[in-house]
Order: sequence, then structure tokens, then C-alpha cells
Amino acid sequence: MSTPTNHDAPPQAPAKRRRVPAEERREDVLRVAAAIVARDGMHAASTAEIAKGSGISHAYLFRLFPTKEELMLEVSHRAGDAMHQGMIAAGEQAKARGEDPLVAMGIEWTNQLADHTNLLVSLQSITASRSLPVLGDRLREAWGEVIADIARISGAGPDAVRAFVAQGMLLQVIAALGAEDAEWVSWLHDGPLPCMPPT
Amino acid sequence: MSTPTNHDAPPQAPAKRRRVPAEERREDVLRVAAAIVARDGMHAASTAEIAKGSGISHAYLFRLFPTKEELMLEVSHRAGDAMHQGMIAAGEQAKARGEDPLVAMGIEWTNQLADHTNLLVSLQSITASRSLPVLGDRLREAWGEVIADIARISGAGPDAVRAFVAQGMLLQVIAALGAEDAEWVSWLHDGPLPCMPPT
DNA sequence: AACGTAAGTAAGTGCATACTCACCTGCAAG
DNA sequence: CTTGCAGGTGAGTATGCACTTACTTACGTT
Repeated sequence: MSTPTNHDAPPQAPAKRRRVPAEERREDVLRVAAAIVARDGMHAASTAEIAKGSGISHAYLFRLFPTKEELMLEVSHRAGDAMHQGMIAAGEQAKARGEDPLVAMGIEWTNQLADHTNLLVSLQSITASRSLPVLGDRLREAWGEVIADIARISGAGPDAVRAFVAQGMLLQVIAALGAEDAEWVSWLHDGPLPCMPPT
Repeated sequence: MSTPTNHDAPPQAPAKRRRVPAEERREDVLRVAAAIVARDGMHAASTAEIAKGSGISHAYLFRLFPTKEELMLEVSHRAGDAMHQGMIAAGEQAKARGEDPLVAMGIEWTNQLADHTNLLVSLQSITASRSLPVLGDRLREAWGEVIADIARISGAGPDAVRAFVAQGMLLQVIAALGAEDAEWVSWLHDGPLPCMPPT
């Protein structure tokens, strides 16, 4: 009368799933999550979809990241950091080569258009920060550092840095709108997109 | 045996609800919805909260706006339109007075910082457009018109218009981050915020 | 007074979401 | 072979969501 332990004869072998160290899984999850957040935003991104996309169970996702909020903070941090570090590297290399660092950083920035993900996640972070105060704090701090680095590496003054950052924001918005091919965009840039003004 | 029609003695009078024409209610709802969307984004904004904030039942909200999507499209349209019209007006008035229209439009734009709502709704629209294709179409079109108007009224060329719009985006982001008082912001603007560069 | 209609609602429906619990399993060391 | 344990899951739970149905009520017109 007790329930039989028999599992009802699994019809196929259970696919012999690979076991993977947790760290590696976390990286997978963060990649997948970034793509989904880029499309849907942080609030609408669903943990179930992230789990499925990462090839793990919903339950295990919450062992890797105890709450959705922590996952999102990490996603945001990765995206911001990647862009920040990329720009620093490009700027300093150019400087070492005796070229204009600001131009090099601009090119690096526009290169990010190739894979929109970081750009979009950054934008989504900004809009989510209104209802996620911790994120807001982190972002304000991060922006301060980015701007300080731009200024330090390029040696440019406030006006030039402001113009530079503003252009970056415009690119971000164009990417988010999927408007790279809109005629007003090509009019604005008067030629192929990837060129930031030398100012 | 039939259920008594007696309503169990309503303890207070039912508050004598005011009846209001549907059009007027729609305006209320749109205002409330804009504020909530500004904070939470279009996906996370809840119709229930919008209804409650507007002082109507959840059910009636869906008579005023048949779906959430239509509500959101209207919210987005209102915000974008308000900013667009405001800029056109400021630009043309300045032109009539013989002043630089681009400067006037910039001032108008920064004035929007006083009540962030439109700025934020615009940003939220942009990020939502990735998962709401109709919205994306509308936004790309609207941006084309805005940029054409800026160019027409100011007579400025692509570079100046691009710089102008980019500054606008930066302001939008600063507002979204709630970073108006951050030190990097005041460094960037080197003085009080509301001043766009003449170029 | 009585009627028509626009304004308004209580109480759902069914589905998605974030998160949990009890349990299972591949693999390396003793 | 056995055991320990990190890696991994099926099947929930409670809550919130967009949206609906059937109904009531205020008010201008005749």
C-alpha cells in the first residue's frame, strides 16, 4: 500500500547532463541574463526565462543567486565595468602611442554597438535605478569614476568631457531604439556611424 | 429564504461619489500613469496601482483604456509630444525675437528637469521599445520629426544638431539617475545646471 | 415619475512570477 | 566499494498580474 519507490520506468536515458562548476554556471547565467535584461528591462526580465536560457532549473538559479535583485546588480555591474575598462584600456593605449585618447575612447565606445548588450543593459540599469535605490547609488558612484577617468586620461576639460559623454548617451539611445539605419541617424552623423567628433 | 436585499446597514454614507466625464478621467489616469511609469518603467508599472492612484476601480480603467499596451502608448505619446511642442514653441519664439533658437530650445529642455516626469517617461519608452515593437516604430518616427524640426528652426547643421540632441540625452540620464547634485555633474557643467552650450 | 444611458464597481479568472523544500546524482578521495 | 559533498532538480506556494463578467448608480431628458 505504501507508494512504490519505482519511478515508472524513465523512457529515455536522462541525457547524461554535464556537471559544471558553480562559478562557470554563474558566468553562463550572467551572460544569458544580460541578453534578456537588454531586451526586457530589469523588472520584466523573468528569472524562469533566465534559468531556462542558461540550461539549469529555476530552483538552481536561486542557489547561484539568492535573489533576483542580487542577480540584477551583478548583471548591471558587469556591463558597466566592461564598458568602463574597455574605455580605459583604449584611452591609455592611444596615449602611449601618442594619439588622442578621447578619439580612441570614442571609437571603443562605438565599437560597443557591434554587440549592443552592454549598451542596453547600461540603459536599462539607469531606468531601473528609480525603483531600485541600491542600484541608483552604485550607478551614481560608477559614473563619477568613469568621468574622472575620462578626464584624467584625456586631460580634457569639463566641456569636452561633457560633449564626449553626451555623444555616448546618444549612441546608447540610438542602439536602444534600433535606429542605426534610420535616415535621421545617418543625417546626424553624415556618413558611416562609427565616428565620434574629435571634440 | 431568498437572500435579503438588505445591505447590512452601510455604516457611513457611501461618500457620494462624484461622477466625472470619461474624457476628464482619462486625463487623470494619464497623469497618474505617467508618474508611475517614470518610476517603474512600462512593464513594471501595474494597472492596479494606476487605477487606485486615479481613484477609480481596476475594472473601469479597462473601460477607459482597453489594454495596458494602449494606455502605455498614449502615455509615451503625451510625454514625447509635450517635450517636442515645448521645444518648437521656445525655438520659434526666440527666432521671432531675433535670438538664437538653439539656445532657447536648450533652456526649454533643461526646464523640463523641474518636473522630471516627461524626461523619465521618454527614457522609459526608449528602453521599453525593445520589447514593444509598436512603440519602437512610433519612437523612431517621432525622433525623426523632432530632429527635423530642430534643424529647420535653428538652421543648424548635422554636427550642431547632434551635439544638441546628445546634450539632451545626457540631461535625461542625469535626471533618471537622480544625480543632479552629484559632484561629477556640477564639475561637468561647471556652474549651475541649466545651461546648454551654445553650439 | 420613469427611462436611457454613461459612469462606475465587486468579485472574480487564469496565468506568470519570485522564491522554497525535499529530494536526487555524478564524481573524487579514503 | 562507500561515503561526502558540490551540483542539480520536480513539484510545489503565495502573491501579483492583466483582463472580464455581471451588476449597480447617478443624472439629464421627456
